[in-house]
Amino acid sequence: MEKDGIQEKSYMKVINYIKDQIQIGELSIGEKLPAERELSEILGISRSSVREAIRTLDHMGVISSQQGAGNFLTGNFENNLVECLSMMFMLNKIDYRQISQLRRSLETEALMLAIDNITEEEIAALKKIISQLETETEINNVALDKKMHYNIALASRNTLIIYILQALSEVLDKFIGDLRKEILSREDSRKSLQEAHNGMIESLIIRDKKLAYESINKHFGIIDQKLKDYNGKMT
Amino acid sequence: MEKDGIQEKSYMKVINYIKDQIQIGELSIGEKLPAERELSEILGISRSSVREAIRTLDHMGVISSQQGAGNFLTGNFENNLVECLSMMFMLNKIDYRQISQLRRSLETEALMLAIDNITEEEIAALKKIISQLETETEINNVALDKKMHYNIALASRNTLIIYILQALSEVLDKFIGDLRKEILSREDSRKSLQEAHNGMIESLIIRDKKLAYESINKHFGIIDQKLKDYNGKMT
DNA sequence: ATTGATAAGTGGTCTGACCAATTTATCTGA
DNA sequence: TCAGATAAATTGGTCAGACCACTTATCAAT
Repeated sequence: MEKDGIQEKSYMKVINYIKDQIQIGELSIGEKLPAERELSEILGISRSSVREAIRTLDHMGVISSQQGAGNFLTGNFENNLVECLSMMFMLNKIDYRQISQLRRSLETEALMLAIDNITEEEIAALKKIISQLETETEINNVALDKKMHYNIALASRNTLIIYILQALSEVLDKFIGDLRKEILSREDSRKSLQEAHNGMIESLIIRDKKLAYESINKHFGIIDQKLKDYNGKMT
Repeated sequence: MEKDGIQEKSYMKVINYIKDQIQIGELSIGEKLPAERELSEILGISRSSVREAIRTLDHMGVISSQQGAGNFLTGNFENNLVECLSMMFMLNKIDYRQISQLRRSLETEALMLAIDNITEEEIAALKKIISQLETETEINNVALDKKMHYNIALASRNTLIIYILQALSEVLDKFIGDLRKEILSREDSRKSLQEAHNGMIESLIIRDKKLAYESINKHFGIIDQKLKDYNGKMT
């Protein structure tokens, strides 16, 4: 399909083979791939080349290698997305501002979709989380905050958005973990964030997209402000 | 940092080494990595293991291998994102609906950001494109349509959003390329799409976010409808 | 100085070996 | 007969060394 006329690299044979097997339904999630030695024979290439492909797919999250057992088709892309974003960040392809903009946009979308899809049980769970956020001491704040946002994302019923939001969250943790903690600790920002959170949950309860929009704007207004201060301190 | 106490796999040594070199500023985009044989010596592992890592980074877009010349730090993540999305799609982790939702959300965000950032020159270029879209026969429609959306994305000044939109576009092409062509060919849908496009450009000219929002809603209303029909035909 | 042949360097691939973890088959004792 | 221990086979993880293909550097001849 995408062979360039020129000969394709050996390891690409493996990747394309796996893709083909998936598309013709010969290989499904959870199933075991042919052994590496077997693959090398099937495709007429060396095991080294097979391994380069397997490693790549493994690192991408398509498969999962288990020594002694085999290579299994899995499809866990979370790590890959995080890795990818991290690399982009490290290579200065993207910065905080861009990550934050994307996050804001997707959180908004997720909240809107959640309004359409969330169940009463999920709302109850969210209520519990924000009530904990109010009473709990600062130790678990970060975890609870993440949980809240994640649960909203889940209610969007859009796996892709969930994936990306999760990855963005992890990357932010990785590079500015302290900031998150600080926002949730300082009395003033904590208070306003709590109001924003309450608004978001309330918007889910009464299914009000206007309130949702306002609340999320308030929420990220706080974050963006802190981020700006933070960047100022750094540079 | 993220070593699990357990011994890390050999190839991870390479990846972590590269990452470290990047972060301490020892390695920058465009520069050549140590030769594979050299890396294997530095890290005390075999060249095979080094290669597994190099291949992985290559496929991820972090580096670019050139036979005879060396491995170079590049940072072109477009292909990786496309590959990743394709795999998610093939493994049924995501579907058209989710891709489309994300795209709509990001196109909206991009348009909003573009209103704040676009230059007169860029607006002129966009005007030219939609005028071509009106006069041109169907041959180049798809290319022009893509160009228009891409140019708007560029004006958002958010590389991350640009990356993702580009990837989404490619994946959609890959799996439903015909649909795009059909929408741009049929007289009725073409007409309404043209109106939507005009609205989007107009919103950029007069910097009107309300009009932007309405236009993009109109735009994706058309797409979503066609997508629904298309899925109906398929299933 | 330019050109062209040669050598050195470097990624691409292959072979074959051994280790380590897991799975499967086999055997043994109750 | 069956459960548990043991041995064998399977399979991924790593290594060493070889050769090919392509690029770059070197150097000699003009």
